[in-house]
Amino acid sequence: MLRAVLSRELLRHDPERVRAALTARNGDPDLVARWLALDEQRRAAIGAVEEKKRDRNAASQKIGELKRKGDNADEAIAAVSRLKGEIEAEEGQLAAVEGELSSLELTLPNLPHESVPVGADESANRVERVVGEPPRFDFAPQAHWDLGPRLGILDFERGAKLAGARFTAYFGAGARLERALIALMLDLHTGEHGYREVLPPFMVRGESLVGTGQLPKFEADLFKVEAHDLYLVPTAEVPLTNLHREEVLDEAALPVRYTAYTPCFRAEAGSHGRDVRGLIRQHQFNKVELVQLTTPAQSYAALEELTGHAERVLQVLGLPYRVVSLSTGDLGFASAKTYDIEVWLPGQDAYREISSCSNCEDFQARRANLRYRPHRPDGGGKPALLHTLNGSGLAVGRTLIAVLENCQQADGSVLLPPALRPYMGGLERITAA
RNA sequence: GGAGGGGUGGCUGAGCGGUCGAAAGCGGCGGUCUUGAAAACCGCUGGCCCUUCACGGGGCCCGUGGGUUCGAAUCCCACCCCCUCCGCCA
Repeated sequence: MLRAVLSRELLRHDPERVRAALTARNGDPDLVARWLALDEQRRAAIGAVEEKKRDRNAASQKIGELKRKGDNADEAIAAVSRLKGEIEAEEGQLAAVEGELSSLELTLPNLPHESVPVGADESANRVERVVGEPPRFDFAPQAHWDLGPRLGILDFERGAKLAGARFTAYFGAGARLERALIALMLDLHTGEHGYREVLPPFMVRGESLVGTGQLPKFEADLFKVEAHDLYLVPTAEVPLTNLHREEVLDEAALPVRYTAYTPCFRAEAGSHGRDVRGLIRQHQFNKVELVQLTTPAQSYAALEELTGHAERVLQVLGLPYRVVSLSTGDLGFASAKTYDIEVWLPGQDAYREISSCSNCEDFQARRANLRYRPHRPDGGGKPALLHTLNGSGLAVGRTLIAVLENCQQADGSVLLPPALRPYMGGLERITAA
């Protein structure tokens, strides 16, 4: 099936806007001209084929009538046969054009929202707010890659022994802390923020990844189980957003709010040499995800709300952070607007991304055919595309890093935030085993 | 892994290869009736694409993709999904 990625209406009627958006995103603006040419070819081909089909259908019907009356239909049959050959040839051409068009469309990124700061990269990101104060230490704070092994709760060597670089084994209070964080986040989002908890498959088919935008362009970032033609999920955004693929939801059911814990698997292609130490960049990490499906009118309010839900986790844990609005050049492929939440990490002396909250508008909805039926007094209302939003709430491994580094004490122990203690069986402090 | 059964419109469920995008029922919407509601009766009630200022016209869709045929929901092939039984298994 041919599926547009950006709205074809928009491409046809306001190509300048798309060209400008592509430029702002460091994309190739010439793709718009190519698209317009292919679209023109496609429509011409459709017109030609359908005209012949109309003739063929009329003629075929006549054959039925002749035969029913017992008349000779040989002549009519011969005529239809000729048409058939022509139709097949033209359909072949049409299919070729459509194939080209849709491969091009699948590589076009979403258009940035007008409120997104324009810039080539992360240096143009806009800091929206800074919350909490970085802790002051009267000793030199350790990075988690020193702290964790000293406490006996993180083992990078043995993780590598099992699976190679970028895999880690957690022990004792470290393993439990990861589990505690997952439980705390899920409880918060289900109990206070109105999300429904989902436990989705951790592997998905290619269609789902096309739906959310990882495929076909970013295959290299994914782990694939080749023998079974399945991919490990790079984020719960994929299964959650695809749950209602090919469905038409009732407007009364909106907004749909889902939260899920899943491990995430990323090949981290092209990031060799970056964040090689510690837990920051792993091939496998845990994440609690937030997803919302909303009407177009609600989606930007929902983005603010969803970002607030993710922030709430850091507030409950007492961790300092800031929120930045990503610039056009730093925006993800599917996103129209993204807030990154960056937590303060004393071991790096920097704010680091711990959550990314995006409004994809109808970009994923168009790929995944996610629709709703608008409520109207007369009961009518054509199905319309939903808006999809997703955000980490939060990346669990990085939250564990933030707890270790921000709550470390002079003696090398970690004083746990009070909100976490019930989830740790009452444990107040992690000390060397 | 082996054997069998099945996927039709929002739902249930018919459908000798030709006027079937598809009977019927349910549901939904509108109307008649009613003070109002229910009941009864009447009418309407899928999606995508192309074209048109519009009215309208056309093409495609009966799990998906191919094939046979002048013509396929109906026949053939492959795949996907669901169900039953056997095997295996946390």
